[in-house]
Amino acid sequence: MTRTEFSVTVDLVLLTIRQAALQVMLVSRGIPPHQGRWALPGGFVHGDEDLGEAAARELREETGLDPRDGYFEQLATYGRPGRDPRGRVVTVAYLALLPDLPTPVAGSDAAGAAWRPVDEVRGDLAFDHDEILADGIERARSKLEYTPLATAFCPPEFTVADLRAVYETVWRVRLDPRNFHRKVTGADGFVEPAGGTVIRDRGRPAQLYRRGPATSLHPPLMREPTRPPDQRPDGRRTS
Amino acid sequence: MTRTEFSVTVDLVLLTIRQAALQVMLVSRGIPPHQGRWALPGGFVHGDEDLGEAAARELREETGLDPRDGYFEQLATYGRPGRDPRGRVVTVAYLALLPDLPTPVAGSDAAGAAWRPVDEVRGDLAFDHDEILADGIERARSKLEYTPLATAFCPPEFTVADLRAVYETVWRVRLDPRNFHRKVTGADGFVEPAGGTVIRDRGRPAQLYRRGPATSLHPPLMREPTRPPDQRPDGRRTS
DNA sequence: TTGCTTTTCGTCGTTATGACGATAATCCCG
DNA sequence: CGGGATTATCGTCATAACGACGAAAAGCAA
Repeated sequence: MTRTEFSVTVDLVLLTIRQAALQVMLVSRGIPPHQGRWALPGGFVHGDEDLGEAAARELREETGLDPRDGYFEQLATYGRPGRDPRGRVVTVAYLALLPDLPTPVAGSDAAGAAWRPVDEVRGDLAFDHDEILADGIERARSKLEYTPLATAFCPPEFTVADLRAVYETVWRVRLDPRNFHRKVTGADGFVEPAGGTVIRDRGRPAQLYRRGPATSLHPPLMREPTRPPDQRPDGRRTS
Repeated sequence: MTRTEFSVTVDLVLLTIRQAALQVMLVSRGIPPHQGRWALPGGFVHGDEDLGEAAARELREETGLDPRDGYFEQLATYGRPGRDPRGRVVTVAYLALLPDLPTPVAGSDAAGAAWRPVDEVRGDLAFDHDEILADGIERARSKLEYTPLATAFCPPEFTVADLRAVYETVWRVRLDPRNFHRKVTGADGFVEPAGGTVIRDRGRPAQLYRRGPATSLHPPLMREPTRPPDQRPDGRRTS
């Protein structure tokens, strides 16, 4: 029973919302393998590091961001033989949900790091990063249902409409502003008033909120309605 | 930048329900480190294996079970330096939910493998397996809320009461049999009638069901009530 | 001022839920 | 064979949550 030796890397699925689109941080690979292609930021785990530490270090090195700026959790681990031509490499992927920070890219490691809309990069990534990205997006989607983590995409103070935009962007749905407002302000500990107002574009000024102390949402916000009411005799709308 | 070399193992959190208790499969370690202590079954990933394949192989080798007997998913990965005195070892933990199979333990690898109630082993496991077990139990608990995976703890045909016992055991709560019956039989695709009846101990015979085609539960079964109704001025019941 | 936009508060009918009553179908014990 | 115990299943009721939508509030532009 020979103990195969592995290299272990961490890869980062950094998600944010910019320009009304879900975007992911990618780096253009400057060296083989997959030179010139886009890939998730990441790197090898050092000899004295825990996995989460390595991921946080890579986050700082490649983007200048801090895990505490948003939300950070382990996503999954990928180790298919042949996933990396350099040898047997297992990668532990981490997922981060980040606000749209002013100076997002100031990396040192990566040649070019950039936020890219997830829709424009699907299928083009190096290694098995397409699969990792897809898993990260799905994780983010379901996290929004049962946790208040949508606030991780927002700056410290935000409006209900900002939060709604997060859900609409990540879930690719359109939500009723009135019902959404009721649910968010009614869910215990989801948000709490910050005590100011702001006008985003037009219309009535909106209250500012901060993220509340809740760590889970009861009741959750559901992606699909609790029950497609089983009726749809015609497709008419009430004009 | 020296690429540290790692060993990679898989560890299995195998959960089942036996004798009305949540139990986990453990092996008594026959060799150092941690000789004589209980540990999660697991082993090194071979050179040509994907991680999931290695976990499935260990499952077969150590317990004779098959992943398809129940439910099987990757749990999380643990790689703290020093977690294994043999060197830098990263372990990918897998979680399996299994029915109470007739011949559960027939391992070849492990000296002694046995189902142990999770309450009796908390805090006594080798390596960081206490933490892994705790994460696995918590994952199982939340999976029961949003997925029909409680059926993975049941044999192919089961009664509503069997399913309720799964929830009561895993969540450590007591559920109202009437409301539970309504929710389970009402949730779309959760269970479907198998067309027989059986008497478990006493009382009226129960209908047999099979697991349905649903992969998620809408609406979910919630551990904590949607809202502790905020009122409790007195404790009287209307009698 | 008149419009337009967005936020925020309410209303209404339907569905889901927890508490619990009632009935059905079996076994046990005399 | 009949009553009691036990469990499964169906129903009822009040309340909470939800989707659809009306309407008022509060700003800007013209």
